[in-house]
Amino acid sequence: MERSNKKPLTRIQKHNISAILDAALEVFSAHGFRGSTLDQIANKAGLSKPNVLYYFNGKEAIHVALLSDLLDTWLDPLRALNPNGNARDELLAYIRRKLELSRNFPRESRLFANEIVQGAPRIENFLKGELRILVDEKATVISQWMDAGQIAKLDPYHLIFSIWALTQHYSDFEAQIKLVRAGNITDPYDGAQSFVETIFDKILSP
Amino acid sequence: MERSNKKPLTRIQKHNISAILDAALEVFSAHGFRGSTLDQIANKAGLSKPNVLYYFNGKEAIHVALLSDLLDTWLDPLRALNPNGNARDELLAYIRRKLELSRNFPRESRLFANEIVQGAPRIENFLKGELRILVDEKATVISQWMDAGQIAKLDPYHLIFSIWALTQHYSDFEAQIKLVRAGNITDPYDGAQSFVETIFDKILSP
DNA sequence: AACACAGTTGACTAATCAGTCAAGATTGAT
DNA sequence: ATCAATCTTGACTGATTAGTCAACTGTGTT
Repeated sequence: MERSNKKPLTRIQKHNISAILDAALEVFSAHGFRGSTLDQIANKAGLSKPNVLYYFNGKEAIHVALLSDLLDTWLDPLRALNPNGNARDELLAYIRRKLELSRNFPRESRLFANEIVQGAPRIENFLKGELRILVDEKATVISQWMDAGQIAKLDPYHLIFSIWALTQHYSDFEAQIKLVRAGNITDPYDGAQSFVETIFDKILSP
Repeated sequence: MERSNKKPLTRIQKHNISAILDAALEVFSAHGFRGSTLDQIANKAGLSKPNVLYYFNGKEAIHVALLSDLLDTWLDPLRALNPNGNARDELLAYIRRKLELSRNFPRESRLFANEIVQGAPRIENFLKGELRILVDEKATVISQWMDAGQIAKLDPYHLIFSIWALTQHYSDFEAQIKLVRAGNITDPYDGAQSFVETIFDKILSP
């Protein structure tokens, strides 16, 4: 059936749609799009496969729904960077928000990572549209902070990329970190926040 | 047929095996294991599918061959870290070698990234065996350098992870970087080396 | 209670894909 | 030139999987 064009959602619709999306996030983020099957998703959601297809027009449609939800919130931390605030405080707050996002939404982060590693076939428009515009805008802000001597002079784009790299690494490469540190009982995020903040504090010092 | 147990390889074998591995690297790194088909690989290698299966015992065997080749060279840069050298020089040289590896072998890097993002199902033993031992050993070396006051005191494991994160980001998330910077004619690696070296120089300063 | 509509599913279909096989083509050592 | 080993492939098979469909059940409104 066509979803998301008429208005009122029944109790059952709300429940099942969110069960499907949650199951799909679990499955897609762990196995990638092609590595996931509708049966896996249906199973995890506690529904039959035809019933899943009653709520979504196909496998692709579920994937698209997940990505749109995700991209919508993905920009928020960067968007919140305030040009009128203190440079170092703003950047450190951004880093903290980004790391929180990775810690609290690792499945979303890996869904995104899967897309990008495989060439971003489904989110090209987002990357070269919305994201690009926002990054250009914030890179300009960062440049002005650098010119004003508030923080060290660096390439603002590479600075943003380095924040992405470091924060997402903890969720996207969680398997590696966990296995390399096996035995040491530590959670991958243990020490991550203070480490990341410490090094960016050093990086940004003029 | 059984490969790699008898000795002499014919001219044709050498040629076709390397054509298959090269094609498979291209395909697997772009679409992941389940997202790739033998037909794609055969096509790209310029061979028929049964002919590909004449040289390798199956899709999985090709993938395993690629990963073993890769893991073998993946450790080299870290292995080369010399405990008797100067701390900062050694670490900066390691960072340079790792970035070179990402720049020169982006497909291998993405093959590895695909594995890790999806939970490292096929290389678990490598990660918690060889890699873990090497990382523990080098973390100890780095700790000693820190204790001796040669470089800033930081968590040596997080330091190593941060080097991996920053260097691999340029190959693994190349699609994102390229699309975000579209228009600016720059190669993703432009400025990456000097940026990464600059920030680690700051990070390591006592 | 009755009825319209929302929700559900077993049993299918068609497509895709890994892997097989037997028969044929090519190669190189003598 | 011969021939045995190597190499190659068209035409299959069987498994998996996205998606369909017609018939069934549950729900809530009057």
